[in-house]
Amino acid sequence: MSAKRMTYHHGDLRRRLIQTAETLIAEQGAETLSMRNLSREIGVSHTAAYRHFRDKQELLRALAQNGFASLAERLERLSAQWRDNPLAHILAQGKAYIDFALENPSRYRIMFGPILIHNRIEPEFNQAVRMAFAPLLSAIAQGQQRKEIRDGNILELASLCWSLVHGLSQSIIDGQLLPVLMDASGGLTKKEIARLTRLVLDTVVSGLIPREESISQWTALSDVQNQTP
Amino acid sequence: MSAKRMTYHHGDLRRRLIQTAETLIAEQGAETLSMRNLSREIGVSHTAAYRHFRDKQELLRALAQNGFASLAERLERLSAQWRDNPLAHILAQGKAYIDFALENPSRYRIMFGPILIHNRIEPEFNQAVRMAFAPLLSAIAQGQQRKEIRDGNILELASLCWSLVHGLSQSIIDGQLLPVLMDASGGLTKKEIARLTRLVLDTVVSGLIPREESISQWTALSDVQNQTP
DNA sequence: TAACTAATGTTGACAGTGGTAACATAAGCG
DNA sequence: CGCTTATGTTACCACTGTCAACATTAGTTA
Repeated sequence: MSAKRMTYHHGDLRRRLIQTAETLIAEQGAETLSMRNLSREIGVSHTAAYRHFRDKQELLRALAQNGFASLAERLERLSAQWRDNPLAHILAQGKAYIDFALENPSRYRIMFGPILIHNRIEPEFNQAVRMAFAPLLSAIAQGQQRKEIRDGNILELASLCWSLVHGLSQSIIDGQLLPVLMDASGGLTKKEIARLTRLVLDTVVSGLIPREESISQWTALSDVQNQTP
Repeated sequence: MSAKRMTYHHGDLRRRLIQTAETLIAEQGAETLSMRNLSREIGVSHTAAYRHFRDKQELLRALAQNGFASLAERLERLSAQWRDNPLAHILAQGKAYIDFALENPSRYRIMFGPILIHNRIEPEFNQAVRMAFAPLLSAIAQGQQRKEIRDGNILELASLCWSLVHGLSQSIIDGQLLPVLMDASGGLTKKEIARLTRLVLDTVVSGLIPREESISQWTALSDVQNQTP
């Protein structure tokens, strides 16, 4: 503890709250995080945080926003080295995304978990989300220009990529589906994760490249499925 | 209120708790569900539930298990009519799965949400999960036998399907990604949902059918991605 | 039928939580 | 200096999950 914290006014509390909350969450998960808990850890009264965040929700939103910023930075770092190969760029982003999720599971859960539901979300927050997905969107656009990626709404194609990569991440992180189906009650091995990642990224590609006849014959079928509610 | 509830012993409390919890969750979401809340609704003391569930977690687990059973029943219903067309069968299951999620968002969140983390899960529960995914697994196996589905570990292919379909469901339910990227702050329209569903189901197919040359050339690339940590 | 046991429901307490209101201290600024 | 505003504290409220002790009933057995 440095001596400069003995003053009445903390001076840096907002940043400190976010930072401490992040380490607490990384260590013990998000469930046990409480305002009082957090304030106690910092050594400040249990309502001090309310001078900086309207609610707990707003604190969590700030954490999520931070997470998106950090993810954005990570993904943006890839853009330079894959500038001339959009499909490979997208794969690299997928890999980086999954890595991010596996390295920061609790953080990831806050970003995409149901915590932020029923919460009109600030423009700042939405902006952070958009920044995180900008590299994917531009890679798709670039791929379409080069005819390496099929035509179609970019946002839809992007959310297709995200669904795949998010589904895998969440499944591994929360040990929800796969470990149950397989009998890996202790989570998956690195080898299994690597195999699944490859499979998912393969599928991202086959979902993005221009369609073959052998695929198109099936789309009519999925059409039928869509029209029978 | 029927008069038969005036006795000291309720006689049917466990079922009643689960059932009431489900309607409460469907109406107000899972966040506001509390043991006391629930007991009050039924008209019973706030600790009565603890004679039937060790803790709240166990109640939630029972709800999730119920959800899986209900999902299983829904998916199983499809098996008869698609017995001779495994790929179409899988598409039908995907559609039914998404419908299930969209019709019961809160329930779906409990089934796959982070609530059940850090919780050694009962064999009964795992069994329910397996039952829900049995139709998918057997359809994949059947498709492989007929050479309509590519070779590969069935569980891996199944989780590929699940990732896609789950990612879409969650995205729509929680309004997390898509509505932010698009500017649909009020959620997606039915038309948009239908388009996305079709896209996702298309991709399920292209992820399952035997590979074309044009796809295989990319798999080496995703290999490279996997091996650079 | 009477008595004993197990199952089920109730009461009352405890610590912990998010949040508000009233107050205290300090920083910034004229 | 004195005023305003930002920031932090204290005391309180209603609420939550859970436990221990007690009450009531159902089921079983002598």
